[in-house]
Amino acid sequence: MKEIINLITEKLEDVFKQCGYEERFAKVTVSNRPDLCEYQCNGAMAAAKQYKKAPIMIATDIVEKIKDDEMFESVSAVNPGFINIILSGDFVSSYVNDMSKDDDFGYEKKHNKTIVIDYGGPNVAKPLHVGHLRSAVIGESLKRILRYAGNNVTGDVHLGDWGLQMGLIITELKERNPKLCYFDDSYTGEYPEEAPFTISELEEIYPCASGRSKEDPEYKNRAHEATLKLQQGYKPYIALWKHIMNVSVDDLKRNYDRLDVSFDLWKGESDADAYVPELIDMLKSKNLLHESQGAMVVDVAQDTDTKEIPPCIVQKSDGAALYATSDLATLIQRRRDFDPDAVIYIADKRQEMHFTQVFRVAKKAEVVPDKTELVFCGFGTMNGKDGKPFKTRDGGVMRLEHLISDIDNAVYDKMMENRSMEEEEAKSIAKIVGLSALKYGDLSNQASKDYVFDLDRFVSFEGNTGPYILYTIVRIKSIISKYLGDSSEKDALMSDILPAGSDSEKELMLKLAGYQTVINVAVDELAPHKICAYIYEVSNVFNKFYHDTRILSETDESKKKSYIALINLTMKILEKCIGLLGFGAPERM
RNA sequence: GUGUCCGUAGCUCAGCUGGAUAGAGCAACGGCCUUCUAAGCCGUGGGUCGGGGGUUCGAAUCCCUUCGGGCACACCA
Repeated sequence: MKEIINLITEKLEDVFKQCGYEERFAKVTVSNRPDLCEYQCNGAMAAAKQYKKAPIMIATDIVEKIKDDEMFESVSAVNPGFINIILSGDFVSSYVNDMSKDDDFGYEKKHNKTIVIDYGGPNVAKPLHVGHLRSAVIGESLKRILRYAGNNVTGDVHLGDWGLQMGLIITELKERNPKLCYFDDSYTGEYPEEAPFTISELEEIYPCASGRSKEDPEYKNRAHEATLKLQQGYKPYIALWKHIMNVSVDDLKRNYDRLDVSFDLWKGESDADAYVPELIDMLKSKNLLHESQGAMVVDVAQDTDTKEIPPCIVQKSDGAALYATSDLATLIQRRRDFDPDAVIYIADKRQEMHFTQVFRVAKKAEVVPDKTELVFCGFGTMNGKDGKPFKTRDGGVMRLEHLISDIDNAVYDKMMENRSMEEEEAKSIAKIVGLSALKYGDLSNQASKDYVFDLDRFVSFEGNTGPYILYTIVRIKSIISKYLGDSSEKDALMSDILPAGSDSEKELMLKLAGYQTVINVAVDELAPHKICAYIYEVSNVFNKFYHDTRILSETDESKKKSYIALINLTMKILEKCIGLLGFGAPERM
């Protein structure tokens, strides 16, 4: 189906043309004065100068020709030159009715690109903490949105499994347990299958090693050496590395599951390693690589730069690979595996410089062809109530699983205050509701901005929150199941939607009719928060409609069925949208 | 220092490809449950859109400037 706003615009375009005005002036927008009209066109004012005519005259010309069209209840010209539009009830209800008959509510999937989306970016051997939350939540949502739009999307977790942190862990392990066979140069046997550590030991080892390396330059050197040895394929270290991977990937999967975040690929920096020689060859053959202060770099500065972009380091002076090397090599791999039209990176916006450099090298060296879009989608920091990066009460980094259980517990307490429910059911519902609080709280902000995470606020779940959206869905489910429970007419869900009988009913229909436009904006702008804003509005108008419409006690059967079909559509649209955001709704709450 | 993003109600945020009276939520105050989930609905109060200049018939929105803040500026990721 065409977007409703385009149907109206097209109607006006015809008339603008008939009257001798350019049709580009006919653009219609949703009214910003709902007290006056539903849609508006401001083109008469924009056209006034070009046609040397008072805007109100132009608007009147248009209105005269169009006001009797059956699409409209009224069209009027208002000073200084607004064209105010109110749609006819028949037109709106028949549009919404058509939506209700289609699985995608009339949404046209216009995209069919092959896209790799790189998000998550956890480091192995480190627990997920709140810093990983945004990448996971935003990336998961964008993956779902882009896929819904028709694209072929592959989500890659892109593990940090090959950098200095591995050298740090190995160094610390050696420090603690030098007798392990991995550190015995003369050892020739098979390495044990059992890892010499557990996940919780691993999680303690890394921060310890990281701390020591900052204080002790000699220790840091050894970590660098170990990193290099690993990257050069030194067998004992590879064996250790495999243990680290096995132990922590299991743990990561468990954690992402709790967030309802999943990846199609569990590739990492280590997988890119095999492509590094090829990368270096490419750079050499294009004469891009040169030595600078002992390191091998590629110049990426451009004349149009407003600031100095430093050269991109591809090989450190000790010969080791680093972040940029791995990202570039990964692009070779992705090109080979998918030949993507676009690669989208979801990472902290502080990494923008890095991606600018990588993208420039990639284009310059033709690591990817010109047509491949490389997109950096940077997100802001999650701050605490004090406006500073979110910390635990004692100032430490909060583990993601602790954050999640804090929210679940708070939601559970809140539920028990207000509802009587079996403990077990309440616990499982609290998880669903808690996830919505967490994800909606994040996604309802523009991704690129910092935002304040306030558990008390998210958990109070009043107003613009995930739980409010879920509550709205649950209300609808409750009505529908009651209706189906005492009615033999199971097909009522798909009954025809009749013209609205009240203002709030029409308002709901108009809001639902805007679904496709919102999805298109969210897709084009990679903006889940637009979907959040939309479902919040849908929930508001639904709750208003709910408040002043007795649905089940309606005596006119066809009217009642129309109500049921309308709220069923409302529910399905809300559920589709929260699905795109990455969470679901319970049956009751 | 250079660059970049941001500054909208007491708090948290929308709105920013220029349009009418700048919107929500929270907090405050006042109504509405014998009726489909009151986690809801309705209402009241609350604003120099950081300041100044400019472009325009019209600026929170575009341009310049200034103040305040975040962040980034090669061998970490």
